[in-house]
Amino acid sequence: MDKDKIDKKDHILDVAERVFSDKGFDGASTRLISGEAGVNMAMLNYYFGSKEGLFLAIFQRKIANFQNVLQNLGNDESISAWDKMQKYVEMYGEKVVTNNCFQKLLYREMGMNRGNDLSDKLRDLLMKNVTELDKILREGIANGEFKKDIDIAMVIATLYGTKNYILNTPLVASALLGYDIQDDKMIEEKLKPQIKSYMKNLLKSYLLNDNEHKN
Amino acid sequence: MDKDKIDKKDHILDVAERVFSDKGFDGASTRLISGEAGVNMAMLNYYFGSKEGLFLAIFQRKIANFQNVLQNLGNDESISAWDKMQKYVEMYGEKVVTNNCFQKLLYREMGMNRGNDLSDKLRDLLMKNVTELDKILREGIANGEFKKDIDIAMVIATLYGTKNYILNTPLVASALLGYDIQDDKMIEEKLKPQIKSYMKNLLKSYLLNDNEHKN
DNA sequence: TTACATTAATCAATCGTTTGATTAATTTTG
DNA sequence: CAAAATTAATCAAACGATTGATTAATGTAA
Repeated sequence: MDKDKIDKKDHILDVAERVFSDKGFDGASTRLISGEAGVNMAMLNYYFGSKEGLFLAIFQRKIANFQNVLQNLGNDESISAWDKMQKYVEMYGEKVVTNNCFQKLLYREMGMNRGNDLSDKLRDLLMKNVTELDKILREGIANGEFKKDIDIAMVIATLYGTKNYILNTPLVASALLGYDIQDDKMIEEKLKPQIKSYMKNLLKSYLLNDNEHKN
Repeated sequence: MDKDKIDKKDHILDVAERVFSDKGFDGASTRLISGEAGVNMAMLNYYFGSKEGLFLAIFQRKIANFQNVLQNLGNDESISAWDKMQKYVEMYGEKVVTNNCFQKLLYREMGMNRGNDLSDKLRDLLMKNVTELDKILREGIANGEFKKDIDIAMVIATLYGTKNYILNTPLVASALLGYDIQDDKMIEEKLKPQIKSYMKNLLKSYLLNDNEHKN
């Protein structure tokens, strides 16, 4: 059936996403991926053409989901820039666990110096989110909600960087936070609330003008 | 001469550090490393035993330098906790460029799920720095310099995370900041001052009590 | 049958490592 | 000091293993 084919491709992508995020692109062999997915090795090339094709397919599958979520938030004119930032932090905190493997994979491969144009494609994907955040921050400055001298680029780096640090160094982060952030229960009960709460407080104290300190 | 032997091993480590940080552990072949270092392939095993031995040697070489720098700062009782944080940010900003490759390498491999105990060794190395920062922050809270409700662990994650984000995603960070952060001149003239200035302001607004807002 | 799906077997290339031989440097001995 | 002996450094070549990819054969469903 057509349904089965799609489901099987999706299953392969799910497994590949996890294995790639564990081992990295070079460390994950096609044999291991096909083995864990329970399919013949040749099926990877049959469906995705090559190992790199499989790798790219993982990202292309995510693009559709990323596209409009942030844009809808950014274009909403009914709420303040600060409310948008708070809403963003909420979504952002939820995604910490949802797209765990993918985030890890994305940012690890971004730092690689491969000859490919893969890095450029990943950069374009990431810049979509960055641009929306940039727009919200500029809006907040323009209408006087935020301080005039905030460093927009660095704030965005802090937002993504803090999350990535925790996700990409689970051993250090667990020791630092005092609980196992690889445990789903701990993520749900402790990590997500802590990240959201901290990031809101951090942004509040850095972004907002002093006369709006209560919220 | 003895001098030459040491220099050659150091030279191999320098090259390996760069190549590993570009390609990752799996992506960097011993042939490429030995080729770029201008030595015979067998010399890597002759000096370091194995590829993993070479990899570990890169980190072990750095440990000695890391060890006492932060500890001296932390144990200094003549300056305030906030001054220590400022000094730390200064050092931290300088290292952005100095240990560029190393930082990149360290944090990329930390996220890998290899069977080895390599991850544990790297975690222990990283935790040394983390612990010193933790001590300074606790001191600041205890003596009333910092707010009582700050999230120490998350502040540390922000400090390291922001820097790592910029280092590990140079393409995105360059587009975000508006200049090429892979250009040494730009790093010196723009990136380093910007990171230091931003991080001090960010920490000041989050850590310090309101009555100490001027500094 | 025809077109697609799946498999096992196989390919050339590359991997990290090891080998045996050779050269350079150092130490020992006379 | 000089010759001999020993150690260290370096090299080209090859090893077995694994890689991503391909092939040819078989299975399956319309």
